Amino acid sequence: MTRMSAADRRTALIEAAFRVIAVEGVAGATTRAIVAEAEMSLASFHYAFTSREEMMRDLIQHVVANQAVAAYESARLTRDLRTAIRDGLRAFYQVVLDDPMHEEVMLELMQYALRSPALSYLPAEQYERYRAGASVLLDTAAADTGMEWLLPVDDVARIIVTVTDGLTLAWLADRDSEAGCRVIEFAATSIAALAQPLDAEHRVVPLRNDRASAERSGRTR
Amino acid sequence: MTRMSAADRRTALIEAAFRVIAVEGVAGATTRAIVAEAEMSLASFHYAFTSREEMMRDLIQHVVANQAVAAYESARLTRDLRTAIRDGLRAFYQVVLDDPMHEEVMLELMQYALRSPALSYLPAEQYERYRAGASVLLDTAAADTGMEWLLPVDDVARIIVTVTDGLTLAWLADRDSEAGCRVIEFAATSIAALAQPLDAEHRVVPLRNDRASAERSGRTR
DNA sequence: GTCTATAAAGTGATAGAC
DNA sequence: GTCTATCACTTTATAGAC
Repeated sequence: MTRMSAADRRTALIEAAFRVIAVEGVAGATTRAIVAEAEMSLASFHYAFTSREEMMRDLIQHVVANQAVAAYESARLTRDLRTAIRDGLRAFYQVVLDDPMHEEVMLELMQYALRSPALSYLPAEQYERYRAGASVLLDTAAADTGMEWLLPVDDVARIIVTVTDGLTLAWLADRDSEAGCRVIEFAATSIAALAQPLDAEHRVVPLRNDRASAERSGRTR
Repeated sequence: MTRMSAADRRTALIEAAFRVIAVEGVAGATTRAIVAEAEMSLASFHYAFTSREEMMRDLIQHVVANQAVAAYESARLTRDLRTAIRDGLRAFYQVVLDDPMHEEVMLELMQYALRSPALSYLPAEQYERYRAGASVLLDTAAADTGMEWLLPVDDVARIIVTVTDGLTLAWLADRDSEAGCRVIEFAATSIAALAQPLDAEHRVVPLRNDRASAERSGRTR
C-alpha cells in the first residue's frame, strides 16, 4: 500500500499492538491480529521488525518510557496536604475507572516482561519511575502547604504506589469504586500524618516508622 | 499406563497445570506441557477433560475455592493491636517472598479469568474471600487487645487487602523486601489507628474516615 | 481405558513476484 | 518497499488400534 518509513511503520505497529492487547490480551496479540489492526499486510510486520519478540520488546520499552505520570497531575494548589494527597489519589483512580484496559495492559506487559529474561529488568525500572513521579508531587504538595515529610520522600512515594496498585487490582477484580474511594480517604489521612509543619514549635524527631524506634525514643505515639 | 479414575486424573492434571504455569506462565501451559508434567499421554488429557478451556476453568475455580488464607494465620496472641497487624502483614509478605511464583500464578489466573466471559465473575468472588479472611483476623485481633474498629470491619479488611496486593506487585517488580517492610510498618501504624479501646472514657463518634465529617464533628484530628 | 497416529487450524517467519 | 503465497512448526482435539 502507501509507502511509509520503517520508523513510522514500527510506531504504527506498536500502537496497533497495544490496542489489540487491550481487547484480546497478550495471548491474542498475534502478528496477524496486529497487522489487521494496523491495516497492513503480514509481510510489512517482518519488514519493520525482525521478529514478534523484538516488537514486544520495543512495545514494553515504549510504554515504560512514556509512562503517563500525568495521572497524578491534578495536584492543584491547596493549603491542605491531606486534601492534596486525596485529590491526587482520586485523579489516579479516575484514570483507572475511565480507561480500565490501559491498566490491564500495563499489568499483562509487566508479567510478560518478568517472564522474558531479556526484559525482566524493566518492571523494576518502571516502578522507580512511578516513585520518582510520586516523589515530585509529594515534595511539591508538602512545600505548597508548608509541611515537611518525616520519612524519606521515596518511602512515602512507595506507600503511594502500594496504595494505587492495590486500588487498581481490587477494582479490576470487583469494580467497586465506592469501596475504593473509602480506601483513598483512609490513605490520604494516614499519609498526610507522615508530615509535620515546617515551623512546628516542638519538632518531632524524624524517626523510622516502626514501633521499636518509637519506644526507644520514649514515645508511645 | 496405570489405571486411574477420571477424578484422580483431573486432580493430577490440575496440579500439574499449576506447576507448569508457575514455571512457564499461562502461555506455556499447553496441553502437551501439562501432560508431560503429569507424566501422561496427550490422549489422557482429553479423556479427563473435554477441552483445555474446561481444565482452565476447573483450575481457576479450584484455586479460588482453596484460597490459603493460612497466609495470615500467624496472628498470635498479643496485647498490642498494632503488633498483631504488623505480624500478620509480615507473615503474608514472608509467604510471598518464600514462594513468589505462587502469587505470580494467582495474578496470571486472575487476568485469564477476567478475559474469559464465563469466568469473569470469579476474581470478585476471590477478593470477597480475601476480605472475609482478613475480617475474621481483624475481629479476633481487636477482641484480643480490647479494641473496637471505628470503621466497618469489611472496610478495614479492604485496606489490608489493598496493602498486601500493593506489596506483592511491587515486590514482584523490584524484589526490594526491605522497602516492603517499611511500608508494612506504616500500614500497621495507620490501620491500628482505626481502632479505639473498648473502655475508652471519651468515645470517639464512629465516623466515616473523611475530613469533611471530621470537621463537622469539630475535630481536626 | 490407554495408547499411537493424525487431522484441522493457527502460528511466526520467508521467498519471490512486482 | 510492498505484496501474495507458502513453508515449517505448534497447537488443540479426535480416530481407531489394542
